[in-house]
Amino acid sequence: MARSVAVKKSVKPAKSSYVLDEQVGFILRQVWQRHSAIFSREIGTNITPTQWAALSKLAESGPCSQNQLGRLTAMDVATIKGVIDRLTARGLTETSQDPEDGRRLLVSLTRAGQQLAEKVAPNALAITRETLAPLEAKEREMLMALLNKLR
Amino acid sequence: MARSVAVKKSVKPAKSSYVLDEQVGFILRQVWQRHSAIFSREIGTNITPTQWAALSKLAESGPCSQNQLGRLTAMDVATIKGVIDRLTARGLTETSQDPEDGRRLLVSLTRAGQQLAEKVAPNALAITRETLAPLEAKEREMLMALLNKLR
DNA sequence: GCTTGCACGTTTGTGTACAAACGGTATCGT
DNA sequence: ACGATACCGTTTGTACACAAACGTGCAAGC
Repeated sequence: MARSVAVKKSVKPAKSSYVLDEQVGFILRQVWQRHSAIFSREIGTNITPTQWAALSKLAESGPCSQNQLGRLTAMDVATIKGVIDRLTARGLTETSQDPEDGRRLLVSLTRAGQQLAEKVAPNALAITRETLAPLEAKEREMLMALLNKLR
Repeated sequence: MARSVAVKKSVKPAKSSYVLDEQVGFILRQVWQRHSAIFSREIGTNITPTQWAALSKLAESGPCSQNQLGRLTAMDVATIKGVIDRLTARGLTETSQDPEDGRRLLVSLTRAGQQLAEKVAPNALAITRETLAPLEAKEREMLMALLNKLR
């Protein structure tokens, strides 16, 4: 007799059946992994994507409070603290008390941090390009538009 | 003589200008964050996306060696070890030596793990749907096709 | 036999990521 | 003035993610 599977030979291949490889979450994780690999290979410095987010955001919008910077770079308060601690330990950022608000810890780039940001920015752009390299121009545009709807 | 900076007063506000918010990597991280949040809210059990990947892959393709499972779920050998350790500690998976190859550690679902996988699969599908909810059907298809080119 | 090489799993160390709880500071309404 | 509320930063604990180094088992070649 027939096994219990595939009793029905419907037109569709199968029912709902959860297939890991077809789930967005799983694919997203892999795409992020690939991007991270490209990043650490091409960035030219011993710096992580997250650290670069903080650094480049500071370069882009100037000094701001630690938590604010966390919001701008999509990091948890605990996460941004660790990141800034490490960047500060490496002399790329520095912190000071906000004179106008005793709660805030102002974060700014040091000279070395500024120089690094300038030096590395072209690599970062190249990393974006390489990540998207498998796509045509039209596809890249499409992807960015779609991803933007999902953040 | 003049300082080297800002000698030119170009029309554009800045030069090549690296804008963090427009980089795929940054957006990918945020999309993944949003998905993770949906996941932990909707999965209905105290389980992570990564653990679910291992669990559902075991349910899908049956027992296999630890490293092999890691490959199937896009995890590092060190990562998959931790994941299996935790799943085993919770009685969802179990391990045994492969009798045919002294190196391999065979991983399989326990009964509890199987039951959990079955119980949770519908939620996992719902999570996929909710993650993609901001998109139209056509857009979802498009996105999946594009992401697939980038893994 | 034996060596070379590769696969398997483990351990250590660093770096996100987030929840939860804590104490301190500003602000606003009353 | 004051108390509720919200925001700021810190700490602790858990869980990925990956590099690097280690020891062991297997298989292919001479």
